[in-house]
This record gives sequence, C-alpha cells and structure tokens, in this order.
Amino acid sequence: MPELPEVETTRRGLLPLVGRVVHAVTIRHPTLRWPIPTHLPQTLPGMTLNSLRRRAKYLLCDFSGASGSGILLLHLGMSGRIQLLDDAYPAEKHDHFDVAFSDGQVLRLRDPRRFGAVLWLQGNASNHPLLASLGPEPLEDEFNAKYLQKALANKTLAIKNAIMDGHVVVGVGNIYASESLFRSGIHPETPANHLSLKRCEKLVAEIKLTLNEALNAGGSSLRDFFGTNGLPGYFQQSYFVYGRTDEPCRVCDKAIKTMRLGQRSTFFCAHCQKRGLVA
DNA sequence: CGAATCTCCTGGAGGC
DNA sequence: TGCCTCCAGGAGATTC
Repeated sequence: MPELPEVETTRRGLLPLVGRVVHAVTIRHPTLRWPIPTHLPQTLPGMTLNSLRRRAKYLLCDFSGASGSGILLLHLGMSGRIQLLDDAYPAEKHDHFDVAFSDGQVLRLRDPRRFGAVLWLQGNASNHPLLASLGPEPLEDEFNAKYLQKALANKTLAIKNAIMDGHVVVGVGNIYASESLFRSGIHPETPANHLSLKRCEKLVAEIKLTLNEALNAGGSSLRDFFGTNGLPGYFQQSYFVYGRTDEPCRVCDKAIKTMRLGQRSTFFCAHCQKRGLVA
C-alpha cells in the first residue's frame, strides 16, 4: 500500500528518465480505476519527458513534443508499483502499462488490485478535478498547526479520519495516521475540532517526522511494494502501533488495541493516547 | 455543507 | 489440496 513516502521514492527512482523521448506505449489491461486513455500509444511516442513531479500520491509526468504537450498522471492505488527496467522483459500477469523510451528503458506499471490510475491531462493540471481541491502537502510549511486547527474547526469526525482526508492534508494514509497519532499522544477517536493549538502543533510535527523517517528509509517495506529497481530493498519499519494488536506498547508495555474507524483498521495505545481537550 | 457508507479489485491468510 | 470467508486499503461516488 504505497503511502506518500513510497510514491516520492518512486518519483526519485524514475528521475533518470527525465529528458528521454518516448518510443512506444503498451496498454495490456486498460481497466484500472478508470480506463487508461486508448490514444496514449499514438499520443506519447516522440514526446520528451520534461519533468517528474508529485502532488499528494499522484505522480505527474510532464511531456511535450512537436505534436503538443500533456501530463501523464499515475497513481499507484494500493497495490501499484512502478519499475524502471533496462529492457522490456516479458510482462507478467499484472503488468498493465509500459512506457518505453528511445534508449531502451521501460517504465512499467504493475497493479494487481487495479485501484491505480493512468490518465492524460491537458491544460492547467491544477484545475483538474482530482487535483483542484487537495489540501496542502504535509511536508511543506503551509501545513502547520494554525492551518490544521482552522481546517478542523467545523469537523466533529474522529481526528484519524480527518487527517486521512485529502482536503485537510494529503498523503497521510492509514499506516501513518495511526503512527503519528500515537506519537502525538492523541486518541484516534478524538473529535477533530477538540484539538487545542498545542495538540495540533504536536500532531503536525509528528506527521512530518513520521513521513520524513519513512522517506529517509526509502519507503516502508510493505510486502507488495518494491522500488523502481524491482527489488524489495527496504527494511521493515518498526511501527509503534500499526499491525501490533495485543502486542506490548513500546512506551508503556500495555497491550496495543485495535478498532474500526471509517471502515479502516486503527491501532492505538489506550494508555498513551488521550481523548478530548488536553492541553 | 459535513459525515458516513459504498465501491472498485485481487491475493493472501486462516478455517475446515 | 480445495474451497470458502475475511481482510487489506486510496479515494471518488453516493447517500443522508
């Protein structure tokens, strides 16, 4: 389940492709979350990859050429992985989409559960419905305690659900939501608008720390995530609470608890994490 | 508007 | 070995 650190790691792994020209596009299984545009094998060849950006968990690949320009938007969904191959090795079962470059390198998207996406955007991408109403990037200064408290002001839902809402802040998925709440000492069920500015400060800081740690580790090592070189080279991150039901809290030794919040499994320590208005 | 629920999909784990 | 059920989960769509 790629979260923001994995997507950013993927982006960095693909940077060698910047400046290259597309040779061919192959669509093997066009039905991802939305259909892959069928015109890509005609549109992309001859275009140059000018830059690779990331917004939230979307990878934005800027292309241009004599015939025009556009942005290839890629999303990994929850089981997606992009490999950078030196050669177009025979595709395997869930290898749905290839972009081959003129030097022989191939960007290959594999996505068994097909929650991912490949789209073609033209014009001002920030106006695209998928991107237009996204909240700030968690690692930018724009995401700070003042902003967060204001964004949560009218929200009564659980804080865990709130920080997973891309309109509040992007890139905080289920794993890092549980982790950063534990590290902030905030109970996941706390109503979002009950957080004091001080607790918002703590939460913002811990979200940034948690994401940065994962980023520095090259993404967390989830079983269906691999880097662009195809190797599962990342060490298993040691989580404080995620996936540790009934195991001892690393801080107080009491058993980690689990519950469902917004249809998602949520892990927390009832002793270390406090609800409500705590200074 | 906010909040909760539904939905897409497949592979892996566990039960018998 | 096979079959069944449950679970994982990003985030848009739908409903209330």
